[in-house]
Amino acid sequence: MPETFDNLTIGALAQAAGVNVETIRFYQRKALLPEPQRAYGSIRRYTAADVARLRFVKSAQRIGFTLDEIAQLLQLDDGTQCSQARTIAASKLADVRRRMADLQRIEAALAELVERCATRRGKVSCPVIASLQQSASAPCIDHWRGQSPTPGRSP
Amino acid sequence: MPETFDNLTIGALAQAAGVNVETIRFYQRKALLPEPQRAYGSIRRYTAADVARLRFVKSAQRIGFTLDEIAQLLQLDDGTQCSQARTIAASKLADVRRRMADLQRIEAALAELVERCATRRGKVSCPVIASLQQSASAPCIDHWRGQSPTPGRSP
DNA sequence: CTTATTTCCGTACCTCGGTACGGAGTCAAG
DNA sequence: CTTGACTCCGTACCGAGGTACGGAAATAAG
Repeated sequence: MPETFDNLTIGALAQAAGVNVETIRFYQRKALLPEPQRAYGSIRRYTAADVARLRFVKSAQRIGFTLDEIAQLLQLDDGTQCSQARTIAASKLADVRRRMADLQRIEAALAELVERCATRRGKVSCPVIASLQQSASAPCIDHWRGQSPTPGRSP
Repeated sequence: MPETFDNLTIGALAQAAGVNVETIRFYQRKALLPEPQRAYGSIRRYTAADVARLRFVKSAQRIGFTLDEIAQLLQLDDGTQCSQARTIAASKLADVRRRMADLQRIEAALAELVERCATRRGKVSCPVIASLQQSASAPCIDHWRGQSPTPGRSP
């Protein structure tokens, strides 16, 4: 059987998507990838859609989604009942937006550092941590300035 | 000794940052958090800066950085030689921007789905996968039909 | 002081996301 | 029809990122 773009062996799929063959089998067990139909006793064949799906999984991983979360996203792509889809999508969207905000703040901090580094020499420091302080979905601590950072203590 | 905002026990720190005590000890071993100085035989005391640092680690994790990468980012915060800082920062910045692009595409797809779901009933599908097609930073597939001994690798 | 919490530390263990292995089956070329 | 590459499948193992445990020491509270 000839191997075309829509008739890939598992090895070709792996190469096209830049993953390991074993990873594909692993994803199938996890139902992230459908097990393709195959004429009996024969080997699996894949299509360009599978390549896209695999790449999607990898992109989603890069931005911090777990495989379980990615499975949920893929369900949306596969078509789901509206009511359910809306719930999942809305929650993922909130998620995505939180991540974006974090990313943007880190981006700004890094961009500024690169800028400063281009013109200075010696030591520089980058307030990456401070950049995330606004996000602080946590109790805002403001005016403690109480004591020095060196607590003395004797045994 | 009184426990103020700048004189936290490990338990208080853990609670303030929303992590497990063991996680703090684990991060110290990994040098993501400094081991605080302590008068001998005594227990560790932490400050608000440590809370911030811990929260930063958690935010960075959510957007897909590994602990090793986060350690690099923290180095920038701690002050580094300009030349070195610039290299790290520039590479992280490129990184961050790639992630942003992925996130934005997913965001758009999800937002559209939520929208559609608000007005329709029955089945819907969301082109989350398609949303990432532009990103295709992947190798062009052209020449397979021949062979290729080793599949791709990228941990 | 006594007692009850915490902390400290090392070590063992857990989940997630894969990788590696090995023996049997499939397939295309010669 | 053989040969060699590729596929299939189960199972074992791996590194990252923690968590849990348990005994000894430090602290806080009464």
